[in-house]
Order: sequence, then structure tokens, then C-alpha cells
Amino acid sequence: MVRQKIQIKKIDNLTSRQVTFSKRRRGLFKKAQELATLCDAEIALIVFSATGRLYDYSTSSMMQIIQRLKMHTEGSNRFRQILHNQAECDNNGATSKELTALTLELKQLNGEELQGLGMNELARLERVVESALGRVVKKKEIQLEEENAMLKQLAETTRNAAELGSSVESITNSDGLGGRCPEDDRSVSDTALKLGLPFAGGDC
Amino acid sequence: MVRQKIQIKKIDNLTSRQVTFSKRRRGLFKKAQELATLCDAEIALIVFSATGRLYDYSTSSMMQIIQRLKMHTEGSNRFRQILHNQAECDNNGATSKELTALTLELKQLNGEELQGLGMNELARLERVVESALGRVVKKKEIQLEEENAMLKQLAETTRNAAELGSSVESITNSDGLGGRCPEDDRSVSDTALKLGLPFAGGDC
DNA sequence: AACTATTTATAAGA
DNA sequence: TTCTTATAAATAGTT
Repeated sequence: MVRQKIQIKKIDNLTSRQVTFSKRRRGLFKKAQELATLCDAEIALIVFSATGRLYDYSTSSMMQIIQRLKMHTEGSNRFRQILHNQAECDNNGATSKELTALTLELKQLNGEELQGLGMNELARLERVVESALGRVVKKKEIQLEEENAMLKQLAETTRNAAELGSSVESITNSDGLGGRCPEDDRSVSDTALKLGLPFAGGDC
Repeated sequence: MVRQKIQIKKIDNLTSRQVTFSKRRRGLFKKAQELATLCDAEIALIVFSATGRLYDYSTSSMMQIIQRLKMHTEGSNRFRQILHNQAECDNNGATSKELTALTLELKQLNGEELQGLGMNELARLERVVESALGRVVKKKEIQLEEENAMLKQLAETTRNAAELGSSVESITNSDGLGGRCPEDDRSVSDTALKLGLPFAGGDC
């Protein structure tokens, strides 16, 4: 760019690569700050040098920006958005896709970070996970009970209606809205499963 | 910077602010890419415009870089580094501090993200957490057994030594290294606890 | 770390 | 929005 124009490819010479890194890094961070200030933008910039050194800048807290990014890209909080009215699409591909991300996070946390933990740490972790399990089970039970109650009432209604000679077709699908459930057509979900078994899920 | 030099402060006029944002954003991303290429750096750049629009760039996967950042700042993977030779400092403050971070992550995952999950999702999550629990317990058991075996042998040695009239003081502290265990002086850790109880940990 | 000849980036205007 | 252009900034190579 100056005494002579350079090609944008990795600089071979180590020394000049390091010098260039230092110069351009400062330029980049300056530009980032200027953009943030001039245009009221929220910016996070993370740079690892080839030697592994970290340089970073962010207008607000890094975690905050990362969180906002996650929200934008796919998620984490789409849980609530997508599943807020979960009744409409309980068993579809979108939700299980979201869950896959969650379970992945859990697996990575548990499986890989476990190496090298001492006794006390393991005991503590065990308690955490136990209580987590407890919460999951409890939530599931509550939901089961609620569904059971609802379904019983529906069955009741159905029977009464049948006795009166009218057919009730719509009630098995409690989808009050448009009911667009794209992706993943294998619909395993049905009332019977949910009523009887302790584990509702297959592998969906 | 050009026809006239400008001050680095928020541009008042909306239109020119948007124009400047567009121009400078492109410049910034170009610079980031150039730096990454020229100097073999790993870079992540996240920009939210004032209107909430997201622009981002990263040399490798964004998650990967964020992970690396977390590793650098507080640690997650310092588990391995710190606890690799865990024998020397099993019960100190540093390790339990690390664990606190992990448990916090788990709690956030489980407690907050759980709202609004459907039956199948809950069942699935339950299985994940169960297997995680299983792994924790198993790891703990293995470690217990190993420690027991070692301690038995030590006890054996001690007894033999005692019979020979020599005192063995160093063996209860199997710290072969410097043994600097700063922070958290309440040392609850002892062999008896580890030998007998299913749960070694207090609240450390 | 400093210098400077050039290339780039870009503010204002069209 | 995109282009043009005069000028400010950034920077490659050198010292």
C-alpha cells in the first residue's frame, strides 16, 4: 500500500509479518472505535495473533454483544419465542433442532470438561446435575399432569358429544393458529403416548 | 478525513450517519480480512448498526473464536491446565473457583432455558442430563477406587514402617511438588473422608 | 520507534 | 444508492 503496493496474502517474513500485524491491528481497532462513535454502532472485535495473543475491543460488555449475536443468529432465546405458544407445534423439527443445540452444549460441558476434576469438585458437580435432573423431571411431571387433565376433559367432552350424535374432529389437534409446521414430517406425536408413558420422546 | 476533517463524535444528521456507517463498515471489514490474511490472525468482528442490523465476519466459526476468547479470559479449559496435576492441590480455592464457573453455566442452561419446552424436548433433555449424571458418578467412583487403593497401600506401608520403628510423616500429603496452595485455608480434606463417605465434598 | 513516499479510505458533493 | 474527487489517514519499506 505504500512504497510499493502489496498482495493480500500471508507475509512470508516473520519479522515484517509481526510488524505489519502490530501496525494494522492498531489501525483496525482505531477504525472500529471511530465507527462505533460516529454511527452509534455496537461493536465487538476479537483478534488472536498468530502467536496466540489476544486483543479485543467492544463498545459494551463482550458477553452482552455475544449474547445479542446469539439471539440474532439462531438462538438460545428463540426457545421462548418459538415455544412460547408451544401448544401449536409441539413436535416439529424447529424445536427439536433448538434442543439439539442445547443438548450439545450440555454434552460438551459434561463430557469434556470433566477430565481432571478432584473429588470435591465432582461431588459438587454431581449435586448440581442432580438438582438439574430434578428440575427437568418435575417440569415434565407438571406438564404431564396438565396435559392429562386437559385430555381427560376432552375425552369427557368427546364422549358426551358422541352420545349426542355429533362428531368432534378438531379437538385432537389443539392448534388454534395457522398450524404451519414445516420441516420434519414424521409426526409421532399423539395423545395416547403422552397420556401413558413416562417417556414421551422417541428420537425426534 | 477528506474534503474536510471531521470530529470523532456521533454524527447528528441521520442520513449522513447512515451513509458514513455503510462506507466505514465496509472499510472496517476489509481491513479485518486483510489483517487476518496478511498476518495469519484469527479474527471475529461483530457490528450492530444503530437500527439493530447485524453484520459479522470471522476467520473461522464464530462460536469457535468466542470459545477461544472465553478460554483466554477466565477459562473453562483452565480446568485441564490447573487440574492436570490435580493431586497436588485437590481442595484449594482456585479449583473450586473454576468449578463455580462451570456450575453457573450449567445452572443457567438448565434453569432458564427450560421454560417452554415441549414433552419430547423435556424427555430428551432428561436423558442427556441422566447420562451426564451417570458419567459424573462413574468418574467419581473410579477416582474413589483409585484413591482407596493408593491409600490402602500407603496404610500398609505405614504400618510396616511403624513396626520397624520409623515414623512416616510425609505420606499423608502426597504433594510431590512445591505445594503452594494459596487461598482458602480451611483444609477439610483428609484421607478418612475420602475413604469412607460417598460424598467427599462439603461446600468448598 | 521514526520517517516518508505512496496507496487507501473517505467526506462532501453530484 | 452509487460515483466522483479532493484530501485525510494508513501504512510498506527503509533507516
